[in-house]
Parts: sequence; structure tokens; C-alpha cells
Amino acid sequence: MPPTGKGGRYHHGDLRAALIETAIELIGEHGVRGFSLAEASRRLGVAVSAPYAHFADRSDVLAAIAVRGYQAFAAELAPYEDPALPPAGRLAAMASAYVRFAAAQRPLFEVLYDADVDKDRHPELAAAEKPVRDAFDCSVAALTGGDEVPTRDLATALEAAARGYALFYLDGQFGEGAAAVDEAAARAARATLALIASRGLLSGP
Amino acid sequence: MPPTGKGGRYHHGDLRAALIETAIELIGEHGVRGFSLAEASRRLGVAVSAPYAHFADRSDVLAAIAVRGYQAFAAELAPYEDPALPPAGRLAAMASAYVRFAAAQRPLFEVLYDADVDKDRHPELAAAEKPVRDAFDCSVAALTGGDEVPTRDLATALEAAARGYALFYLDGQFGEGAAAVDEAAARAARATLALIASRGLLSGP
DNA sequence: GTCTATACCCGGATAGAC
DNA sequence: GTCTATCCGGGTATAGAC
Repeated sequence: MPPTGKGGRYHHGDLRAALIETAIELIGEHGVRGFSLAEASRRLGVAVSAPYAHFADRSDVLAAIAVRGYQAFAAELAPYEDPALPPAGRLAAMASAYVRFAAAQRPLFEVLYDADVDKDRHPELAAAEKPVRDAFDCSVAALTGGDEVPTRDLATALEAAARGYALFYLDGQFGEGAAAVDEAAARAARATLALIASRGLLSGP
Repeated sequence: MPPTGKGGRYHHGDLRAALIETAIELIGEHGVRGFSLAEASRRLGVAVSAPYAHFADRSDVLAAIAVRGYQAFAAELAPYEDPALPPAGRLAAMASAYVRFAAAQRPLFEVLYDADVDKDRHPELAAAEKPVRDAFDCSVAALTGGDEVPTRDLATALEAAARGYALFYLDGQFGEGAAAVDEAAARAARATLALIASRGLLSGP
């Protein structure tokens, strides 16, 4: 993403897109907590006020990043939506994909699940999330037959476990490097299968 | 925790303890992210420089809070350490206690599992964590017979699930109020039992 | 659409008086 | 042990020129 050609600075193809790109970089370096519009502007060589021509405020940038995050994640899940495949295997693959997504796109994952972007102030987020929800919920329903309570209880358990493994990985508890990702993803997949196998225990007594 | 009696301000019984107390309050209001020594000082009516007589810096305060957090959590787990009880039930109770602790002591929970207090710079944390680790690990080992790999794999799965449920609760996904806590805790306990029941699926193929 | 400039608020941390 | 005072750096956001 180099300058568009006029001068040394950023004058300018698409500052909006460049800001999102740079913000993601910065979140990768300092975490969501430490990201600021000011630093992004500096890195792009524009004035600190420039972003305000494209975004209302800081949280508006995070919301835009979140939308991209949901799109990227939905794309990862797409291969496992095929209803012809066995539901348990699909869910295990999705758990694995969840952990891998957290690893490969850590900044996006953080924005989705760690930044608290106000979903009321940014309604487009709910829409962006829907494909992800659907991919997951459909597979769970395929497994439970669609009965209300067991479906919800199993879905919650699977999500909780996947999130837990992803966080453990991000905390470095599996170590660093490709092997760590593989291990975390594999364990998440196995835990998914274990929960599915004993799903009868998940709903009330 | 009112003033010690001299004047209207805080002059002073135990500023160190009062700071910890106030910091926990503030974390409850703004999250770990938003807590600052300056605001704590203001709330206590002391100079912003006063804390530095008791703590090296901001992270030192968080470390002190973390120590208290581990102590409080260990106390919650104590009833379930009894080796006479069945291990599966103990682990289910611990998962439930984990979620309840997150709910009842949210600020402490955040400091323990969300603030990244540098464990190298604050070695006392490892010591404080040990009772918690032990309570949990012993119960898992009692269940698996102590074999290295299955013990670690099951422990990871149970922790991941409990953490996931706690986060879901804190995100408000179970709703608000006492009923929400009960539900989240109950589901965490059931998921624990489900994972234990299918623990054969957790270790490699 | 981007600039310069600015107003404003916040935080961490230190020096030196009492 | 606490105060006052201060330095320094950082961020958000706006106004007005080009």
C-alpha cells in the first residue's frame, strides 16, 4: 500500500481504506487497547485530523474493522457449511478454524471478541455477524434435530470451548509458532467432538 | 473505609490498603483498561503522587490486586478439594465456582485473566496462583489416574470451557441478574461433566 | 480531502518542601 | 508519608485555510 504517486506522502488514493489497513497493523502491535487514530495518521504521513473526514470517531474505525473481520471469518467457515458433510465433523472443523482464525488474524479476532464495540451505535455489525452465526447454528441444528433447548445448550458449550482454546492460544499457553497453532486447533476440534458425544449431559437434569 | 479521623481527607491509616480497595472499585466501573492511579488518588482525596510512596508504578498495584484475587479464588475452591469426594463432582463444582467468582468478583477476575500483568516482573504472582492450580490439577489427576498426557489434555479442555462460559456471562450473553449467574454456572458444570464423560476423545487419535 | 494549528483533557512519574 | 508543583507525552476532536 504505497503512496499513490503524487508526492512522498499519502495524497491520496483511498485514505479510508489505508486507515483501516494501518489500524489493523497497529492493533497487531499494541493490541486494541493501545491503538489510536493519532498514531495511525502519523504512520500514514497524514495530519491527525485527516481521519475525521472518513470516520466519525475512533470507535467508528473499530466498527469498520469488525465488519471486515466478520467477512474474513465467514469466508474461513464457508468450506464447512456443506450440508452433505456430517455435522459433527463440520463443527469440529469450525472449532479448528476458529482457533486458526484467532492465530492468523489476531488483530481482527481481538476487535471482534475483545474490543467492546457498541453494537447499538453500529448496527451494521449485527448484519455482518449473521453469516458467521448462521454457519454455526445450522450445523448445530443439523445435529440436534433442531429442538430448541438442546440446540442452544450445545451451541453455547461449543462456542465457549472454542473461545477458551483461542484465548489460551493467544495467551501463549500452547507456545509460539506453527506447531502451537496446530496443537490448539486440534485440541479444540477434539473437545468439540467430546462435547457432541456427551451432549445428552448438557441440558438440564 | 472512611477516613481515619484527623480531617475530612485521608490522613491516614493505611493508604496502601485503601488504594487497592479503591482500585478494585474503579476497575469495576471502567474495566482494567480504564483504571488509573490518578483517578484512584482523586477519589481518596490524596495527591496523585501519594501512591508512589507505596507502589513502584501502576502495574505494581495491579499485581497486588492479582495476589488478592488468587487468594479469594483459592478460598472459593477450598470446599471442593476434599479428596474423599468424587473427582468429577469436584471438577464440576469448581467450574461452577469459576463462573460464580467471575460474576461476584468481576474486577478481580479481570485482573487475573484479562490484564496482562507481567509475571516476570512480579514473581509473587506465581506463588499466589499455585494453590488455585493445585486444587484444580489434583482433582484432574485423581480422575485420570495421573497419566501425563490425558491429564494435561483434560485439564486444558476443562479450563478452556470454564473460561469460555465465564466470558460469555461477563459479555452479558446469559442476561443480567442472579438467574443469569445460576444458569451460566450450571451450564459450565454440565459441560465439565460432558467433557469428563468423553475424555477418551480428547487425546490424540 | 487534506492541511495547520489549536484547545482540551488525561495519564505517568519525579523533585523537593514539610 | 504526604503535599505542591511540574514536566512530559499522549490522545480526541474541532476550526478554518487551501
